[in-house]
Amino acid sequence: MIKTNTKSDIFQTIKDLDLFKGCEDSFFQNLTNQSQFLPLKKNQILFLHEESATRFFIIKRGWIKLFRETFDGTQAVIDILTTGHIFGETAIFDKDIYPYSAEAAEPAEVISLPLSVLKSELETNSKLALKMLSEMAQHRKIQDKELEHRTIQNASQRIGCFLLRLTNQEASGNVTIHLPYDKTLVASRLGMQPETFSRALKKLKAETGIEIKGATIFLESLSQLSNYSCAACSSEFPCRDLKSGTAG
Amino acid sequence: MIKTNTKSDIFQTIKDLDLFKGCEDSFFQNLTNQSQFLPLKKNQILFLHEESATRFFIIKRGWIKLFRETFDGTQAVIDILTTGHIFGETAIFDKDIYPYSAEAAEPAEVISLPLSVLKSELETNSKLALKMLSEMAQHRKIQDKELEHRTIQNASQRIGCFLLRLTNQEASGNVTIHLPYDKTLVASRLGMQPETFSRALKKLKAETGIEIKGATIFLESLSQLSNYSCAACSSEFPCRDLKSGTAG
DNA sequence: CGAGGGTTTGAAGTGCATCAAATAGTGTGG
DNA sequence: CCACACTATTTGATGCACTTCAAACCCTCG
Repeated sequence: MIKTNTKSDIFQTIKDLDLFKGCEDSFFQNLTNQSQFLPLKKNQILFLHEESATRFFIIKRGWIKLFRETFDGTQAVIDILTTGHIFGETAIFDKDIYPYSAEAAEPAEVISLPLSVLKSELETNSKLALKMLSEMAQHRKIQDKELEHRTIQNASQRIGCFLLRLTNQEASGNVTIHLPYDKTLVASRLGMQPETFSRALKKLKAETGIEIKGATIFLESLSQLSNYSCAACSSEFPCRDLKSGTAG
Repeated sequence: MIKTNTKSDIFQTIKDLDLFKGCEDSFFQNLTNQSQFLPLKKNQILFLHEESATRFFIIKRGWIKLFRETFDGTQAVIDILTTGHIFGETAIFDKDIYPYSAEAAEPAEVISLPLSVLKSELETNSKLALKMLSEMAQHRKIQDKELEHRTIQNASQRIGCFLLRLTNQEASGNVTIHLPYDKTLVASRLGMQPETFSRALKKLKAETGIEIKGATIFLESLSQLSNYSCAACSSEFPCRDLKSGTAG
């Protein structure tokens, strides 16, 4: 068993990406040649909003927080991504400027790739362009729903909805959910304060009867949550499209 | 002077769209052949969320509200579009199902066009695909900011920001802004109640010294508003990319 | 075992929503 | 041109959800 972070490893990783399905090996080779493997410490900043961009990234391991912040330091979390997700690539369409900042929320590993290679591939490979277009449209719908949730759902419902989206949404009996990262971070991801998160989770427990032990949550069934959370949503429960995908 | 809503009129309208720049006349002809000109009364519904989609639309005149609603009737406004904007086209990427409902917010005129023609054109015309991809990425950034605003700005700041985006953001002296549609609708567009809008506008006046007369607002300068509103935003003032574009 | 970050709790304040009602504005038919 | 009906907007009173600030608690890890 070879187990290194070599170029061949990177080659394979990008080749396995859904977005790049059907691309030629020469494309993967070009990307790989100019690739870098980057281990990131917790809270390490990868790039900043409005910085000039030459590279995009693929997450190999860990969680990456995308965010923007105001002059006084208040920040808005845009998305939190993990293994297999791509980010920073939309700079191509915005004068090569990153539209957000990126930071490791946990120790993480990412692969850094040249935007230029992706850009030229897009211009000649229409299948890739279509695939990317499709993913982008998908993501747009997700964002619409995100905004809807902020408008319609209260804090507890948003947490319930978040938990449901961590599951495969098809289990019929007991389900155990483990929060993927710090509660504080989940809170910011859902647009609320840590204190609010703590209290709202408690309220969710009171309303639905779920069990909470630290970062682990036990459900008797998914409907226990969906009855409560999905009442304030335009979609019916199994809403599988809401998985946060590539966030660009 | 010919002044009819004939097919040749439609042909010219779609030919002038930025999105379709560089497309062949045969494409425009195909679209036009299967086009329909639709006058809409106020509050007339064009299509509903999750309905099966065969057509997309271009606004000729008036305002169209895109929204989603929950079972109990609460609705979340996604966007409000006007002349030149395209909507409903993203159904292509989502199993031919509309991702939102559309309704005329004012008396309006739209052109209805077949999705099938657009779909097949996309598959062969990579320039169009790239252009669409680029617009989609742009829109994504706009949505990110929208969410940021909901998170960081208070009601008054959101109104100020909205007003600024109605201007060309470059005027140096006095500016007169006219609200494009009902205050109630602006309120829902900004995710607040009509009562809150009314009070928040008053507060905005108190904070910035703007003048308000019905649906018309007078500024001495843009900075009068931007100093107040843009303080709670990650972008510096002239933020021209924030014009709501095609909302898909 | 002690330091430090993450999490919870408490108390108090703020902003927005809600409900109810008054007022302004618009278009209609007489 | 006016009176009426209807809708949009404003205002008032009150309640609730979330935030803020402060402090305690807990957990993990050196």
